[in-house]
Amino acid sequence: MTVKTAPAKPSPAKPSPAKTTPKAQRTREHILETALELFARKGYAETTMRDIAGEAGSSLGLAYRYFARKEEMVLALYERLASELEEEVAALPPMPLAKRFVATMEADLRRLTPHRATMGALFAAGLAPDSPVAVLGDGVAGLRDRVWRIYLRVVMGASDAPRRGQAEQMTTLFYSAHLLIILFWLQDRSEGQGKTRDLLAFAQEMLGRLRPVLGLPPIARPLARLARIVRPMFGPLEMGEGSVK
Amino acid sequence: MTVKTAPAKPSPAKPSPAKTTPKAQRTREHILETALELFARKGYAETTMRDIAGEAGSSLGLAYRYFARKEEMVLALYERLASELEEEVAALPPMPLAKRFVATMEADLRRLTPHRATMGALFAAGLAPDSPVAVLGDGVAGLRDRVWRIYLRVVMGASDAPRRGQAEQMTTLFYSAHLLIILFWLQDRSEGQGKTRDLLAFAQEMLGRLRPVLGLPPIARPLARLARIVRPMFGPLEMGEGSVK
DNA sequence: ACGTTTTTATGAACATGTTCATAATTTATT
DNA sequence: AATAAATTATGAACATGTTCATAAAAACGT
Repeated sequence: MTVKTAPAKPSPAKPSPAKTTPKAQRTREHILETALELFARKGYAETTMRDIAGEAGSSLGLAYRYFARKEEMVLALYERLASELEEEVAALPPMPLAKRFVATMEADLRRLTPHRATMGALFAAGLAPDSPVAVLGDGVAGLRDRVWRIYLRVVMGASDAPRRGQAEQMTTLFYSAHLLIILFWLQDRSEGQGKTRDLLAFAQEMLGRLRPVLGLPPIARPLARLARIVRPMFGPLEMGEGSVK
Repeated sequence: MTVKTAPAKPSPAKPSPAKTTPKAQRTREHILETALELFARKGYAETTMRDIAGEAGSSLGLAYRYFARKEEMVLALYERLASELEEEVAALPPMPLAKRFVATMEADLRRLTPHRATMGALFAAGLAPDSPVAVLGDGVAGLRDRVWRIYLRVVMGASDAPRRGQAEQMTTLFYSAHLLIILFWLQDRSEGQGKTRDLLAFAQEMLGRLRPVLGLPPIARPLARLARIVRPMFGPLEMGEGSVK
């Protein structure tokens, strides 16, 4: 029954929120860099936390100070790649939606390619619903939101962009599609992931052909319904739902 | 340079192929039963291999004699559930394809429900492309084929079944859809997995509405193309491709 | 400059999945 | 029955992700 009157436990000082000193920043970055290099060279599973710490010239515990789990290193990589994608999409000239979406996916996969196996590990971990890095969990809500916005831009910047209302619904569907395609790509063992390429070509052709019809109520309404079903899971945060800290 | 002339290494005798004695069968079954009970009671991650061995009154090593990895126990469970589903589908009265597919999915999920978290662990492991239990890997090719056949039966037994040629393509698509829906369901944190229910309702309605058109070339051709892209990954084994032992 | 607090860093300890050499037991062979 | 071979079983040892108590270093307040 130790009543909480004591002088507040020492609290080991986590580096989580905002307050990151330059030194911490640097150390973290260095460890991350080392880790990614090792992942690329020896593979994710084959790279041990001790390897990383050793190669980075730091201690095992230190690595865990900056990355709560091994997968978070991959998550950091993913975040970095997302930033790059963001820029690339911003520079994308206006074209038909179908082309824009596929171009974005291709850019995304191109970037992901050197890290395919590593990403596989992240997604595998992320698919465990209770994992801290669960693809649809709160732990990555920020990232999810960010990528969602990238696809919003993909949609809005199209030469045949829909009006705002439908754009958000379509974005949610595109975001979902993007997740599925990455999943497909990760599993794709065909030469050079050719199957994924086929899938993208197919998507582009279908999307292009269907585009004129997507705005018509008989089509738009079911799509909206699907988006409503999917949004609470894949989509952006509801306004005022958590993370308003 | 030990030339292989020696009297052949003792070979620790794996219980892999056919030759399973009744005793082995029983022991294996008993360990599996114990494991599943513990998974259900304490959760997959929280159940340790030592827990299982202890509770089953056997040694740790013995458990590994019958299950090369922890996930294989879940795989065994999945296999069992697939058998049950097989029977249920066999007994399914003919109805429109849309209804039949959704009914099958519902039956499948109903069966999976008590093991949702456990299955999550299996799928997470299975999504790592190089895992021995990779969803699309060779390790589960047999099971995959078996489930594919279940869905073939779903399609063929429909009151509005297509002719054989298209049936196989549709089966591949339904099989893929089934995987995606399970994935969705595993991630679905809504009350009672209501979102998944919504998704199934949506699927049924759309499928029903589109059914009359699915056979027409302008629709059937793209579907066939999609099936061709997806089949080598999700679909059944090509004839004469491995596993012909 | 000195004590205090905060931050950064360390490595031993732990938990658990997996492997392996070895033993006990059963089955087959002569 | 006696011996050999195969099968079933054991538990110590290992590898690795993760935690934690503790120490070193840096920053801060006076």
